[in-house]
Amino acid sequence: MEDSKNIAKTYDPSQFEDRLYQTWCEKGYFHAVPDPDKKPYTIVIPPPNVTGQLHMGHALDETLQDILIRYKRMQGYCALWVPGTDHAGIATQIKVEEELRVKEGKTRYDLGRDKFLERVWEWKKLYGNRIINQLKKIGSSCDWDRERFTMDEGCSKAVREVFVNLYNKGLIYQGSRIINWCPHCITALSDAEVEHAEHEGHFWHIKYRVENSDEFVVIATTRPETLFGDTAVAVNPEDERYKNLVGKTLILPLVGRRIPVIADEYVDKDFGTGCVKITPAHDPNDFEVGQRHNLEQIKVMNDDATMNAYAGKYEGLDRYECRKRMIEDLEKEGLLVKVEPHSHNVGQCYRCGTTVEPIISKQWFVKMKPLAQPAIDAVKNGETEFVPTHFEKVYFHWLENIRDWCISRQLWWGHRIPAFYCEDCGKMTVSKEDITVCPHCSGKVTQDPDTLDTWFSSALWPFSTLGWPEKTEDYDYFYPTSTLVTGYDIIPFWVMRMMFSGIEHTGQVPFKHVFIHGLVRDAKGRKMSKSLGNGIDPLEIVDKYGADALRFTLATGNAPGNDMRFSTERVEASRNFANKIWNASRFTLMNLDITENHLPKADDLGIEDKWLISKYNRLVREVTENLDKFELGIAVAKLYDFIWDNFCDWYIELVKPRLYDKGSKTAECAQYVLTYVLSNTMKLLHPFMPFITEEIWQHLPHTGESIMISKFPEYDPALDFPEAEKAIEMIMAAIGAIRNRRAEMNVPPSKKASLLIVTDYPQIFENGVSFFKKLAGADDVSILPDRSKVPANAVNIVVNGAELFLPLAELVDKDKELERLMKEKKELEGEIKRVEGKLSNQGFISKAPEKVVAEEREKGEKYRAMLEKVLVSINDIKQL
RNA sequence: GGGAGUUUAGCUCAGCUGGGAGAGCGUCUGCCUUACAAGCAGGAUGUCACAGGUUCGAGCCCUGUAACUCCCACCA
Repeated sequence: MEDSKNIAKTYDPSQFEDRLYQTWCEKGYFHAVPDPDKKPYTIVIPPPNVTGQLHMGHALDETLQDILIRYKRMQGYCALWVPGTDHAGIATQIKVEEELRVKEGKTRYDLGRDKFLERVWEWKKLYGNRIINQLKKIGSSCDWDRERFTMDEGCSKAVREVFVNLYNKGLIYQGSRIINWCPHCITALSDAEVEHAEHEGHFWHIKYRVENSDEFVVIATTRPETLFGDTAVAVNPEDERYKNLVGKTLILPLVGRRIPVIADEYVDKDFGTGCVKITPAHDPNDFEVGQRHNLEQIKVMNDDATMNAYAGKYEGLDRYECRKRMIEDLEKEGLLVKVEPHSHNVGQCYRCGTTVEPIISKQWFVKMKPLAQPAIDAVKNGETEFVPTHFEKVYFHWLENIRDWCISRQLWWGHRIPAFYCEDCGKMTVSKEDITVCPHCSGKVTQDPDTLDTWFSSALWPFSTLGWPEKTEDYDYFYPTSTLVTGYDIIPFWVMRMMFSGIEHTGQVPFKHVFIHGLVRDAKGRKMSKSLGNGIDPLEIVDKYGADALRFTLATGNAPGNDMRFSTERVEASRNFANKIWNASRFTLMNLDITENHLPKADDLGIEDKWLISKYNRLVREVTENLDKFELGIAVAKLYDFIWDNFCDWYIELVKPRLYDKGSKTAECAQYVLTYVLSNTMKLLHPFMPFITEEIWQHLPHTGESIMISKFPEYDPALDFPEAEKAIEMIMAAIGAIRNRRAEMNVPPSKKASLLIVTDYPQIFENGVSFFKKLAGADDVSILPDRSKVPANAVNIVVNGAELFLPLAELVDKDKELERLMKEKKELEGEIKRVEGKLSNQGFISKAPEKVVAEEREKGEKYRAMLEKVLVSINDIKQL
């Protein structure tokens, strides 16, 4: 490929993407080694679930990270992108259990803990590489030598270190509290793992008799089956209706247990009946009421949500079956007053969708208040910044209202809690190392059977992956990391927890910037999901359109933090852009005789060369600025416009005549400009579209091995040519106006015409003669000082700086011409009126910046000059 | 009940610190012009949700309203 100037006619990414990726890997370009002469730039990947498959959300996330990493690497940073995967406790365990059930009809209990875990590890080995390979397909320049897994040795060590440290500081404790229990997964869940959905339920009004009396109270409940766990009925102390009831005893229906009536402020007089059944073991509020009044906690369900012995004759029934039967029985006994439809929020397990049961349970918790405050402060004082900033509000809201974090899970797949219980003395020991013997009495110990919440290990990811708690070279050099890139949906799960963990354990915030993106939705705006079947597989897109097209699509047309709709039409547009680049490069290569890549001397440059270089130079500055502000979409849009409009549609067309003048000095100069600007533009675009840019760069004259380790272009004030820009733009406007007129008059492109230019800027238009011939259908161009030699009856066009005449007498329709001129006159007069209005406004003159005022004056002059010419033309035409 | 976001061309969306409304797709007209029909040239289409306010000047800033979306929340 080195010398070949003949590249394929059509862009076909499958011809080079895999090959280039392999080369990059083999050359070790992705591998970062701490280098004291460079500044570090670090990103740790949000680790995808080991057993997962790459979806569009990942593709977006990885693309954004890769753009940043490649950009910084080219800027000379020691750029490290740490890849890895997450063991994803519940999700993975469910999948393996499911497979076990389907294939062998067994449960995890049939296998036992050790055998089951072996199966999960096998599964992990089988599928763990799938997602990694998928990341490679889209071009991710991760340092694969540093690939990590949340349950590898190092991460596990970090987990234990953190657990023990927090425990010793009193920030981890074990306690019986109301937690969210998933009866399907048979485990506790954290608050963040519960999704709430509006549910059409009922409000059952049930009579509780007052002991030794004919009186009764009516309570209203949405979960009647918890009645068996009632240990009181509460009323508001201010509620006149029930004042005399407080202190009396009620008889619990169906089971006949005696419970007291208590008064507690928690009760809202105006809601329901004003009487609330209190079930401390099954409701968080009731739990607190129970604490205040020293009530017994009666758990009425088993772990699988079947009723236990407290439910009397309903024992063994599923919670909903029990509900149905007891309602029937209550009705028979005349204790059911009424049933109202009632919609309320029901919590569901975020993994399996089962309605969670609030239940009292002994679990491990992290005390959050002391950890939350420093994490809030770190963002408030700017140590860590969110992009866009408004996501800080979400972050604050979570941390300010945080409750203790339930970290124990009754799962087998995960980090086992490092707490050991002595069978002899009963004491508990929390230890970083596995122990078999009790340090107090030398008795036999058994480890806590529970595992930790997956997010407990994810929270340590930015430093556990760099070697912490060891003081490694990597950790010293690369930590704290630079930027975290993730979706707004996991701020509460992950970002927040990394923040407080980083601050607590390393004394530093884990990252400087949190770059938040939105969700990828389908073309109709729906969330992509398996159940809807509307997911688009990123790999299919890569196969069909190439990774660059996918990346371009994901990086563009969307503001940071906003959701984006994904449609194949947009990918096609991206692919077309790649094809455009491909062909512009092909054109350049076809016309290349030079073997070096640098700019010609300024003296040799044509006006169009200077124009392009000047435009390119501004592009460099703006793209750099945008990238530094995380405005990736704006940066890439500017690259698109520059390449398509300036480079392809104008510059290439402008220099064609020169290039065809084979062997001339001017042709050579154009070749240098094409080569230099194209190859440097490829560098600017490389972070976004790594493959095509590398492929093209390799074909162009270059020094160095690869574009990805070349230097990112820098703005150079010496390359600004404002005069040339103005001149070319004047010519471009004239060409545009001629094309417009010809199209309007249906002049076929093949029909050439003479062009007469009356202008005060003869020099500029002299420079443009060949351009008018090439691009405006002119076969003969005359530049005149005034209108004296202009034939009557010529088509007339007024543009900025000149008046153009096309002697196409036979095509001129006098009435139409007059109509058009009148329209132009009206438009110009409108503009002049607007400008004059502004300029006659004292406030504008005195308060607007000088530059703006000057610009308006300039516009005014320009329009007046044009209007004058239009008036003359109108006069002329009338006299014909 | 709190909080956030969105509202700009037929569709999907840009519009950075306020200074004459943009892109892609679609659509219409004409072109196979020796890089590209995955293309070229030209055209049409907008009370920037609504109402106030600040300002010389508002798509952009402030207040309020409406619609849609999302997140959070222990009214049983």
